Amino acid sequence: MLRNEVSKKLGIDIETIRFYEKENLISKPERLENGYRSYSKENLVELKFIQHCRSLGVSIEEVRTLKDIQNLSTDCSQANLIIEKNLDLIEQKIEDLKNLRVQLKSLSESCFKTGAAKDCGIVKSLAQAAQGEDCVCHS
Amino acid sequence: MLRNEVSKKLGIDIETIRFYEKENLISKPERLENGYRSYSKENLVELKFIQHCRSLGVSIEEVRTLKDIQNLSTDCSQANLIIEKNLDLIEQKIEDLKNLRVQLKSLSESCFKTGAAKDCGIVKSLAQAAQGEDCVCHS
DNA sequence: CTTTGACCCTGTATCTACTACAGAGCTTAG
DNA sequence: CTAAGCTCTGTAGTAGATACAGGGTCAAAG
Ligand SMILES: [Zn+2]
Ligand SMILES: [Zn+2]
Ligand SMILES: [Zn+2]
Ligand SMILES: [Zn+2]
Repeated sequence: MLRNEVSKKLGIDIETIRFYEKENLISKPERLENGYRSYSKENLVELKFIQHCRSLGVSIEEVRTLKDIQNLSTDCSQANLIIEKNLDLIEQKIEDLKNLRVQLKSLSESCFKTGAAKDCGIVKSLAQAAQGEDCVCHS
Repeated sequence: MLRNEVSKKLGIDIETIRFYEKENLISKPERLENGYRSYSKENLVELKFIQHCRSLGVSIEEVRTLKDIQNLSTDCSQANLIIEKNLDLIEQKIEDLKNLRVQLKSLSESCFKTGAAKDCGIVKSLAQAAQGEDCVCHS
């Protein structure tokens, strides 16, 4: 299978596939006589593995570890650790984003859409915060 | 004020301050005879402005725009647009992360901590998904 | 037979927002 | 005088792609 076909089939960008190869995340595909890469079924499985992990927010380095576990390890503790770590990370991110949302909403609501910058709560709050004064977003 | 003092006072890393200067986000600080930067009160306000915006998740480019609005514009519509855009983006991110959380939880719960990789739901699901089969996280 | 268009190749640059040096000079305390 | 602790500049690295430039190859159409 040529890379364009693989790309379309899996929905992974051509350059991304090349990137994964450069990172040694997949075994090097065979080459045809003309030098073109020919992706094997195994290559496709490897690519899907990465794609699936990435869709779960697992980092490239962690994908590497998970691959090794599949191939070498008889023990799943490290895999479990990766999932738990990412779970914690995501909980934290959600919390942070929720706080951010509250702040941005306050700002948003302080703009009365009159159009005049000097009456705008957003513009005002940003200027005030820069002076060390109060702002609607951090109160 | 020398950069170390500024850094400590505002809680912005020294290198980050230099980075903001290189990006022309602050006006160039005066130099002492020995070439050392001397940060003015205005510099501090500029830095706080950036810090405050960044804490709201506003990008460097958007900070630039917001700065221009403060200085030039009589109209707040662009500022409002930036806030709204970020709000939408954050809502989307929260949604995505919540979905991710569900998926990772499913995975996490499928690991029975026996320690054996071949009994581990995580290891299994990752392998199965790579083969195009079902996984606990995407069901 | 040639040309056109769609592929493929490699290598390198770009993106965001920092962060981390290396190698040098200045300043101040002991 | 020396050593610690600042400061300076320039450059490289981070994650995970993404986007070329400049070239080769291949199949079909004219
Ligand atoms: Zn407004
Ligand atoms: Zn605020
Ligand atoms: Zn397990
Ligand atoms: Zn899954």
